[in-house]
Amino acid sequence: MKINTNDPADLSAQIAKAIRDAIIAGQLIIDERLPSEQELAEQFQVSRPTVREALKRLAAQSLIRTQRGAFGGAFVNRIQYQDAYSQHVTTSTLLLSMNDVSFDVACEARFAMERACAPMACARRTADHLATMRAEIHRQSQPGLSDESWCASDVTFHRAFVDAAGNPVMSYQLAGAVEAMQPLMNMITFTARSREKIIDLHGRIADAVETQSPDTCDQLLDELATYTAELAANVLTARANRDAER
Amino acid sequence: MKINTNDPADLSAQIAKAIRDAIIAGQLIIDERLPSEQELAEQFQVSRPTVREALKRLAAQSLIRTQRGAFGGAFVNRIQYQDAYSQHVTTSTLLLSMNDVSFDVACEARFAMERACAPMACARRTADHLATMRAEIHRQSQPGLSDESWCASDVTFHRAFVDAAGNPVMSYQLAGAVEAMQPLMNMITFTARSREKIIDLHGRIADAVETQSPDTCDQLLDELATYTAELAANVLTARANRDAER
DNA sequence: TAATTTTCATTTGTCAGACATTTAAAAGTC
DNA sequence: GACTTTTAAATGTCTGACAAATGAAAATTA
Repeated sequence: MKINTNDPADLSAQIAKAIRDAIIAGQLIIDERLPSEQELAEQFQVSRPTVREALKRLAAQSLIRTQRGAFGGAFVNRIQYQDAYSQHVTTSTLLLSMNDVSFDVACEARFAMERACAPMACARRTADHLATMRAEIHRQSQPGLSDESWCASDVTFHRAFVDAAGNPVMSYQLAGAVEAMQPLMNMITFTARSREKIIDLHGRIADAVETQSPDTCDQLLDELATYTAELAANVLTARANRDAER
Repeated sequence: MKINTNDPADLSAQIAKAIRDAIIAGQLIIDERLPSEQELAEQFQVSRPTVREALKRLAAQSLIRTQRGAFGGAFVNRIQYQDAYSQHVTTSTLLLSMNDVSFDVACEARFAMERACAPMACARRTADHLATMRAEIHRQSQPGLSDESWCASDVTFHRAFVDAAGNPVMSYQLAGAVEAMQPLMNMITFTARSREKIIDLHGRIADAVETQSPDTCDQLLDELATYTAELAANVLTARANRDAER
């Protein structure tokens, strides 16, 4: 595990990369203890603060965890679904919101991936998943629900749908697509009329999942995707007109 | 932007969280300069090394970039597809390899998501995508190709297929599913016979994309998924038998 | 002897202060 | 005006120190 002396990057970044590569390559196995900060400092010929900065970089990626005390230290961490999940959502959300990703592109990706869940969700859905979906549909039909809460409920509904597929890897991968859309959805104005239509579609999707009709489910998701894109297009048109008036 | 004094986490973790939340909430916009390390230290009532550790955590997530010199500092970073991509691949790879995710589950998720690309890939593929796919098929048919190179070529082929869908969000999301499978694929022994069958399927998938036949494409991906899972099952059976003999 | 308490060494967490290096604006020079 | 030099500000790195946590080992006690 050595650092490249020609690398222009910060020492802490180089050290972090060296350790990260060792973990990915399997040279450091799960729960293995890294040398103490003092020892690492000597190995890499740097000071302890520099080593610490490197370790914090790795901790931020959930690659290691640290423990204080006599037999403490830095340990190679077993990445949990939850850690990976939240990291993925954060990165995806920022990626979409910071790069002016068009609503259409994000929407297309999201619904294409969700439709991939349809057959599995229909085949494996449990009562729990159905109950969550129905509960969110009920929440959505409550009058006076704020736009923000509406979008949050929408995300919960779709997460339940994805989880119904019973494949944790799928749930993890889809998380980025589904949750990262929320800020983009927040830009849409959901009138009572549009909410009604979406609620109706949600209800029919839940029905299709319950009756295990993947084709119907697929078709309804397509309809929902089209309608959502339409709503977004209207917002954009209205905004363009308003800007043109000025 | 304040830190919770009841939080048991490290100060640097708390500070990183506070700044991260501010970025996510849009309180800090792209390319905005954060206060200097000295000023942050005063704001949060901690020392400069602690602030630096927090900033390194954020840098590890590509949330900020730093620049030395007068008028330098830490700036909110616009997350690029490439940054998000490599982070996603790293996390996904470790998640799969560290958690004994069954081959079936990962394989199912990957091919389900790839099949979601089929209609888009058929509709939008360019000559470049087709050329990359053909080139990898050619590479795969070379005798004496190492197992590792074979798997790498397989990943490149599938990436080209996904990219053909012409949706960068899709490419980003799929990256985790496709590339993270590579270490799992490396455990499979690809005999000349099994390679031949896969090459044939790859060729027919490329044909289907070229002739824009999404249904054929879908079906071929399904076949490939089934065959891959079969190969993996054989490896597992053989391994179980060998272990039983001992 | 067995159980409990205390001590202690080790390690991470945090701090203070210093110097090196980089960078671009500002001042000076031709 | 164009070029060079100076300078101030910021990050990068180092040294040394102390605080806090933690589990092992030693000491104490029943």
